[in-house]
Amino acid sequence: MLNYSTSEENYIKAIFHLQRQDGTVTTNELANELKTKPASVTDMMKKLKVKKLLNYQPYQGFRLNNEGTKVALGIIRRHRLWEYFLAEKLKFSWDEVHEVAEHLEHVSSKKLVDKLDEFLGFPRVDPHGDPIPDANGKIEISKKICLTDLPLNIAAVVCSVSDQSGKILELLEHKKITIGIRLEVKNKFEFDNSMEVRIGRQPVFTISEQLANNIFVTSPSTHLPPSTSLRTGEGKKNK
Amino acid sequence: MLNYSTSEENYIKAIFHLQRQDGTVTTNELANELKTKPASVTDMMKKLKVKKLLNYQPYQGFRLNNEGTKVALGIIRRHRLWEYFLAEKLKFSWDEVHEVAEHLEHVSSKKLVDKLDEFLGFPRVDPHGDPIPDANGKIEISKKICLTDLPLNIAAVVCSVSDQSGKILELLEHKKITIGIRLEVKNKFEFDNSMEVRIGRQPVFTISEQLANNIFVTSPSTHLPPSTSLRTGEGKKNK
DNA sequence: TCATTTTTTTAGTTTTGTCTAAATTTATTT
DNA sequence: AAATAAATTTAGACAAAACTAAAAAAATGA
Repeated sequence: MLNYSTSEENYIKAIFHLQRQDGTVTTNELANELKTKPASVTDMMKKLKVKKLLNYQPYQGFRLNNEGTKVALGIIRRHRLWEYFLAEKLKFSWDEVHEVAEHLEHVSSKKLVDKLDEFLGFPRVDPHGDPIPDANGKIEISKKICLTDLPLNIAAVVCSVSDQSGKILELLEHKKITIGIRLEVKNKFEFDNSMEVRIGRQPVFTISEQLANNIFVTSPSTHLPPSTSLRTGEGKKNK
Repeated sequence: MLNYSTSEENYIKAIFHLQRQDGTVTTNELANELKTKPASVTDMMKKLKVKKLLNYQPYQGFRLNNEGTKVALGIIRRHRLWEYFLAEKLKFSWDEVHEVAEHLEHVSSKKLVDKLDEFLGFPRVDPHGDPIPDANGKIEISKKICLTDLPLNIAAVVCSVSDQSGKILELLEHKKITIGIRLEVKNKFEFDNSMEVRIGRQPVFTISEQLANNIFVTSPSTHLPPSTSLRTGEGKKNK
């Protein structure tokens, strides 16, 4: 596998995150995500097209092809392994992990990454619950859904928390919601889209629509033993 | 402290290594060390002079000033800590450590480096015996001397092995010379500059001039408990 | 000392990745 | 459907860091 520049890698990663299953990514979306200008995006898209990492026709948006996806998964693997390392071994707090991993992820020695993986005990999810691709780029698609979409009385495991403000942590800690905790939605109220949630056999408590929108869950069967502490970060930048 | 580009850091580090105590570094020396062209060196020297990291008058060679030395020690600290990490934690073999650390050293988060230092237990020397600057840039000057300069019958500790070819390891292993081992020179022969060396109470054995030139020792009192295995690398690139 | 060689610097290009401003294509409205 | 607005691309510039070739300074040596 070839090596790509830091800049190329940042574009590839951003496209991967923006192009959910279906759609393509637009020039403006990507410029916004990378805090650059649309003209710069177009330039880079031409380059990545020549390198056969994505499909792109002018004015039509772009989408990673197989090779591009493989490269993206390699970068994400590195990012998430370093985040795990920073949190678990170096005791970084949640809000510092992402930025440092942004730099470490561009050190692309395969041997380094695979040995780091081994040293960390082959973690399956990073400190905020996102799955870590294995050495072959395989990633556990954990059918992650938003807590708002979880049907009533179905057990689920909190696997991820998106972080827009950093303020969310305080609230999650107060409500004792952590990555890996199992919960069920017992009631939903159409008036304000709030919901009542139960953890284990404790009394139910209320979660606002805004909070539920930022909590993601997966089915208990696919979930793996998570790390202990609650962290957020990778993917969605604080804006 | 400001941040410097990877390229700038590589120049700063190379100057530091080339300008032993006394002298200045020449354009050609540096170009050769960095496998670049003299014209590129001159360009960079102008830039680093503007940034007040070194003294430089055209045609007069250059030398890091206090600020430049501080920056260099920061880079060397990162490099050696990562080398220690790679060797001790990730079980890298000696000949792979340097290259990867060359990349990791440019991730310049102070918090990352200080926490890594703590995680590693504040190691004082890297896997090939070179001292690791502390968080304040203090480095133990271990009065390292070449084995050829060690007086007769003075005990010394092998602290460092410079590696030009990689072939040296085979020979060192055969002679059971490792970082941290204590030895004395018992005889020197002017004819071929070979010497006889004794380790502990074992029989003396012969070391060629070429081998002695690549072995560095320090006084037993200043030496600290080294890592177990023999490593070489940082500083002198394999050419 | 003066000529020659070596070293260093200058001048002008190249590549990568960015930018601004202008042009073009697509989307939206009336 | 034509006019306007928005999104995207092109064209031209710039900064960083490298290069080649030529000029200038320093070192060497007869």
